[in-house]
Amino acid sequence: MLRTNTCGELRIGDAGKKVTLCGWVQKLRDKGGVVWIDLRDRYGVTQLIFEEGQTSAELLEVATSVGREFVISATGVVAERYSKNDKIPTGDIEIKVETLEVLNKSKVPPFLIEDETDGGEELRMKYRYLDLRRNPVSNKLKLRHQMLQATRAYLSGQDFMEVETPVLIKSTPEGARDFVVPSRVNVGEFYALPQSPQTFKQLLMVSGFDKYFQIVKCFRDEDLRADRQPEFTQIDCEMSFVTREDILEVFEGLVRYLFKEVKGMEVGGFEHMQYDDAMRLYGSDKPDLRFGMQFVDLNEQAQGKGFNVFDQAELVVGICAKGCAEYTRKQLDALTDFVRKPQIGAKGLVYVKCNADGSFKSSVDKFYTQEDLAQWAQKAGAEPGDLILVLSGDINHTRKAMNELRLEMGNQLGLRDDSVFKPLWVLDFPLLEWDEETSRYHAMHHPFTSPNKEDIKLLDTDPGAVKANAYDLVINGVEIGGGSIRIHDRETQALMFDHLGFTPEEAKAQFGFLMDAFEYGAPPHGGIAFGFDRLCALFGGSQSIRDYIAFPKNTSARDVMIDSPSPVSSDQLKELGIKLD
RNA sequence: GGAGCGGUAGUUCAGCUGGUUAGAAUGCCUGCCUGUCACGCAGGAGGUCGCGGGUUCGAGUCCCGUCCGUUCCGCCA
Repeated sequence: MLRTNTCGELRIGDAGKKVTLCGWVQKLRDKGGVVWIDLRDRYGVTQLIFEEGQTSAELLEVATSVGREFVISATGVVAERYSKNDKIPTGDIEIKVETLEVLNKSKVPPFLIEDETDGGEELRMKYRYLDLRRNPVSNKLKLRHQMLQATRAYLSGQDFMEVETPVLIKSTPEGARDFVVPSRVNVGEFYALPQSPQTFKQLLMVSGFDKYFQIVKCFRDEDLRADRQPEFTQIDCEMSFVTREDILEVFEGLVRYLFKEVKGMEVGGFEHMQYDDAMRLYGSDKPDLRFGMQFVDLNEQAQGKGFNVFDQAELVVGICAKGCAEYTRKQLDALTDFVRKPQIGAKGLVYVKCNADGSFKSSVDKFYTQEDLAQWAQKAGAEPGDLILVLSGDINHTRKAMNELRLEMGNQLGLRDDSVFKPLWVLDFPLLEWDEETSRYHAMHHPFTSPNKEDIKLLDTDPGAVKANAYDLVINGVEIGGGSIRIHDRETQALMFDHLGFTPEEAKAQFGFLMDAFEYGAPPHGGIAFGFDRLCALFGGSQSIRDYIAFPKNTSARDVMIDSPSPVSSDQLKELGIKLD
């Protein structure tokens, strides 16, 4: 070993010991007669000292010549400091250096390698290996490491077996765009990278591995977001001979275990909510339950009073913002601008101020009496001092816009606290979703999801009303995981493909292997997959998953550090039988 | 594919209704300093104002186009 200790472990009790430390020069402070170097590794920072009179002139010369991020090895004696630093764990001691070796030089780094850096996102990604030297960043990967270990410990402890499934698989048109990989051996043919190991884990159930999990990379060639990367990690799980409730119980257990092990937290009971209720009360299939502000249907109260906008609306919906009656004109205008942004798309915003004296002031006073508004307030549960915000229009758009407004108000009122966690199971999703573009239904979850038994008869008459045996885990408004009880017989699976617009031939070509397998004793089964990067970000209190990935891609799906993707040589293309335009 | 915001020193940013030599902080370099730890003090170097075009006597600033970054919408079974 080149070192006897790390830069984070020496304490006052080690005084007098001769040690050798290795690390990076974080900072050099030359006070004239005394020189200090802060030496950093991933365990901490230890101060080295060189002193005129006690340190040889040659050594002082070397010490003052090192620059930031030089890699050095220093040997010396641990000594108690004259003036201590209570801000760092090693602040009571320093190393009186006797020999110092420069193991490697460093160019001046393009940004400060300190907790508070001056580097912007773009630059830090280009020099990600330097960014990862910073504690706040490496701590996030440490959290990820703990999450990985705890996940394996829990699932393995519950008799789940981790099985690896192939990465070079087969492209299918359903779902997200595939990343495709050309085959040299089979010229003109392509593999696809898995969007998830879905079919493989179901085949493992047929094989009798009744509890499977895998922490696995998945790939989707879609546009990126702060919480979406083209390659991401799932905790992928499947179980046989279970009901939906069994699955919810086991994986609620996993999430509780992670909170306990990694954050030392006991989280409250996981709420259960019907998809329909989530949409009705929060306008979202992933409501943030850290605060209330539920939607209130005001159709009955607001319609028929001569206000055309409301009278013609399919839905008039309000939320009550506690204590916001004092909002200024400027603040209300800002909220109006917010809902009118193209991404949100509301035409306008109606407000009702519930004044402290019991009167009401609204933006639609022309059409409504004080008694009318009192009814709104009663329906919305608004008290004097509160503000009611109302949107109207067709049901889907209005709910969506109100969801955004609710979240914005939650932000403004500080109701979305990073340190509070409200897990929620959303249940009974629709099986199918109408796609305007292709004018057909597609599977809301995926085509292997089983319909609720009692709804199967509706498949022919009212496909949109069929509920699926599917569930999502939502925490603080973030979709953390989703799964379903699967179809496990050939007939139902064929029926499903039929309703999704597959011809029998297409179904056979793409998923024949699965339907064949179902004919050899497939057990009833179901499972779930968690977005592991999102779970880490949530635990770390961050919106963006990028910080929790060692080498992430930017919003153009590029790795700016290695500069990929990149062209390949014409020889490579020729070998693969690929011609570019 | 669409919308918003951004691109000025190594870095993070300021730069007003267009006006003479484009600033600050930090980093970097040099010198001084024996208890610093955001060390301090003095001095210095450092700029294709993303790129292209236009308006103007004059453009970092206004207009058009374009590239890049980022957030969101679409998309993500």
